[in-house]
Amino acid sequence: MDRMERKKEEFQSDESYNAKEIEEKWARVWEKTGVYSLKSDRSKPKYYVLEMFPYPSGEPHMGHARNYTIGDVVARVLARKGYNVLHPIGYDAFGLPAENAAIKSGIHPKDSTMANINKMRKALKRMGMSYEFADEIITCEPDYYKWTQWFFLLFYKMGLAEKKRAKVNWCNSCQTVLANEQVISGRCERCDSEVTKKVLAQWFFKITEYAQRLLDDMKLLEGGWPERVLTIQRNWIGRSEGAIVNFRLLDDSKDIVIPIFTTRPDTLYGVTFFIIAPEHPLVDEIVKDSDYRKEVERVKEIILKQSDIERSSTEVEKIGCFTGRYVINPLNGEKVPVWIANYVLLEYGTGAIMAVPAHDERDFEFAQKYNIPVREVISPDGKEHEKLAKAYVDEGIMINSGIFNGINSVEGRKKIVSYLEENNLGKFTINYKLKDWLISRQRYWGAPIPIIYCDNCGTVPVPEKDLPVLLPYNVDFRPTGMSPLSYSEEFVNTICPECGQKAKRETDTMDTFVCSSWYFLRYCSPHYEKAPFERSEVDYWMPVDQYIGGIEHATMHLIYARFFTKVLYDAGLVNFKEPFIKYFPHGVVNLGGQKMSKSKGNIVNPSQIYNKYGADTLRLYILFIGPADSIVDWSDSGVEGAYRFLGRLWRLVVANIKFLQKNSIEEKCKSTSVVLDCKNQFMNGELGKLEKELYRKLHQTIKKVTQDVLDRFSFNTAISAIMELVNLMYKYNDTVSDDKKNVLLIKESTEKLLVLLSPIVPFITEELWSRMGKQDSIHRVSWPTYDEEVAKEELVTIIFQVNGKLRDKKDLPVDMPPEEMEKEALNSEKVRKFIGSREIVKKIVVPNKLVNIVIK
RNA sequence: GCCCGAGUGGCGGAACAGGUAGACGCAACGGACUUAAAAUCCGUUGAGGUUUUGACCUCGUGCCAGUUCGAUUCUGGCCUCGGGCACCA
Repeated sequence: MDRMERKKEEFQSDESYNAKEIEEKWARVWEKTGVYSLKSDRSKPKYYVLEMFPYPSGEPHMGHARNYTIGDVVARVLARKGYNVLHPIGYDAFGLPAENAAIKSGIHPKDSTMANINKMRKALKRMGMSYEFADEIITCEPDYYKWTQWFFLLFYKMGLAEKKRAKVNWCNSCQTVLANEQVISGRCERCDSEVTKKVLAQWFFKITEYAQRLLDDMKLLEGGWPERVLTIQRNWIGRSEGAIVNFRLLDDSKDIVIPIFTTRPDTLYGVTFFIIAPEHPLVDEIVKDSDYRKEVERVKEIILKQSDIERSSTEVEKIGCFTGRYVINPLNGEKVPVWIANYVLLEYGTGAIMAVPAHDERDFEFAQKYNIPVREVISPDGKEHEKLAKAYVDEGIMINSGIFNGINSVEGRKKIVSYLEENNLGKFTINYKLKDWLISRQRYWGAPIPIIYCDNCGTVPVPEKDLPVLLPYNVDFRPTGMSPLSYSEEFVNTICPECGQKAKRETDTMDTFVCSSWYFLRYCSPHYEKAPFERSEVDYWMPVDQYIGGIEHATMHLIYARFFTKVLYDAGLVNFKEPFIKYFPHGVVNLGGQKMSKSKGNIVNPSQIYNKYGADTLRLYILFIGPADSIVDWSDSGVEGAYRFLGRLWRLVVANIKFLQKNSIEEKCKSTSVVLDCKNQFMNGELGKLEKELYRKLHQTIKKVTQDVLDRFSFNTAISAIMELVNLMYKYNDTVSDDKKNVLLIKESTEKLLVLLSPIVPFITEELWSRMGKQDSIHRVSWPTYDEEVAKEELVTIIFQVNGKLRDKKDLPVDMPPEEMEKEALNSEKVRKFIGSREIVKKIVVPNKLVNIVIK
């Protein structure tokens, strides 16, 4: 063949890998044949694979691509392994970005959201994601948020939803309140601007009532959830054990008791002063008619001017002042001066503390500044120390503690609590840092809270039959700090369902995290009209077997969804306590060491990659880039590498197809009498050295890929194993001439290679599969199995060490008896050289691994 | 400050029960093909040294110790980075 002809052939379209063409083609075919769905039938075991659903912001970003590719591969492999797989998709469609964009652009949030959902869906299909597209859910549709509202009413009935006045987080940029979970180190989770405090009446879900169960049920998640995520949640819930101790105010006329919370009741004898939070309601009472009033008010004013962030920072100087009053230490009857100070917060514990400067760093610092006495009551060695240079916060032996002297502080803690309880002076208490979940939002684009306020009847829940409370379309939703719905006459004005009089609707909408706290249940019966979900479907599919999504939701969505599930369990609506059995947090994709962000202009969109190289390259690269749970940096040359591999795969398979066409198995079969099967050939020793190596590699690869994907979520190593197989197949093709090639081996290895790759790169494998003459989709072929006998090496490289250092190695039969291994090692010239004339002290033989000769 | 997690070539990473450190890929270099380039294929690639050119030796997984015949892996201490909590009593 001359050069021109060869060139011509290379340029023929069916010869070279054209990602765009084949991907568009197969997307069309799959749409028609329903290959996207992984549901099969209920005779098979079920498996529910779920990725956190997206907020429809337009086209998916790289984080989405990573999240969904991981989920897609897992879901596809499980389906091929014979599971009935639920792998749904939907859109978390309420939320601020659409509303903010609307304020700028004038496009209604509903319209932009729906347009974005269409973009998103198109992109997901373009990337080859195997979702139940017919069962999508969209949280901003009335047939979904009707049930979000239904759940609100359920919580209300159960006494778990309440409106209360509280000091709440206020984001001035978003013009709404925020839940505690949505404030990240003093800043708004969404817009990053500083969060201030306001006292407002707001709706809360009482998640605090579930604090202990959220902790206890973590034992159901151990093994399925990464420990670090559970640790984050534990920290967030912030359980601490201690005691409430009642201090009586020294007062002739009134009997005022101020309780405090402490985790160190064993230090009660060390109390030398007492602090109440400056905004504590008792402060005014205490200083009334007192000479100290003016000074206390002055200091209080200074403290209240400090922002919450300032005040809760350890950097800020501690300030406070004496109130002129005293409390009585219930244990020893001592008179203790009462102070106010900026480091005592009203929100935590009881808003007042007993101060023990000898054993608390903060109290120590304060005492030093204001010359308050320090009394040591816990000593590391049981002796009293002249002057403490700093607070001793560890355990020790109790001193200066009356009848408790000489007792270990851990023991003393229990004894003092018992004493307090017996004498009605206090009690054992558990405190949590977790706060109730604030779900009201003063914004338009959310599910309206289904509550009516009536002058006669008070707060009245909207009757179930009147749901959904529809979100009106025509509303002026410019943020004013008031809910936009309050300006909508048609929305606000209603009739009280109880007395029929004119009444007004609640105008706040719900936090979108409420919508996402139950969506995984809706997926089980997305079109059900009688209830949020059909019980039998939820019983069948739930809980989610594998959940995948970003760890940034550890203290938000993931804790809310767990809470919701427990409430539904208590209501008898579900029979499981935890929604997600296993959770895998994928890492983020950075660019240039920084988070991709529009403002920084360092963004690579999935569409750029699939438009240039194809979706298969995108998927392959995003899995190969590094361990799925680690933060990775985007690399353009890495993408090139992935693309190159697909080209290499393409050429290999196309060449093998050609070869197989020329050398049909039927032809070969005529020449032998035995049934031809590669495994038989292998077992019968009919394969040549390289053939045997290739066949073994094939089985080893099946084993490794299966385990890496399903047991370890280790996609990068699974792919590298497949690359090794491809390299070996190339080597075989290059080394062995066509007339000597094993037809069966080529056929089997090519087919299985494609099947192994098909969940990762669904398009190219489908195309090559069809080119092999297959009628059915590769995505319906069952997952290959491996044979341990074949996968097992017959030779292993045994390491010969002298004094732990590698000196020689030799390929020896697997499972060689230790004595023989030892003999082999001692026969090695190199080993003998290193031993020389020295005495052998010890010989260590590890079967199938090594021999180590220890010499003096 | 407290609690987690991680530190391995020029780079991303592998080594999944304490046993060959650097799989696979990127980048770089050399070669083949080509008039040339691209693409492709093959090879080399941790550092240092010895060298009869076949190979051989020493060091090397953040740092310092320890346990062990043997440590990237286990233990203790330290350093750096990332994350969580944080005047939380």
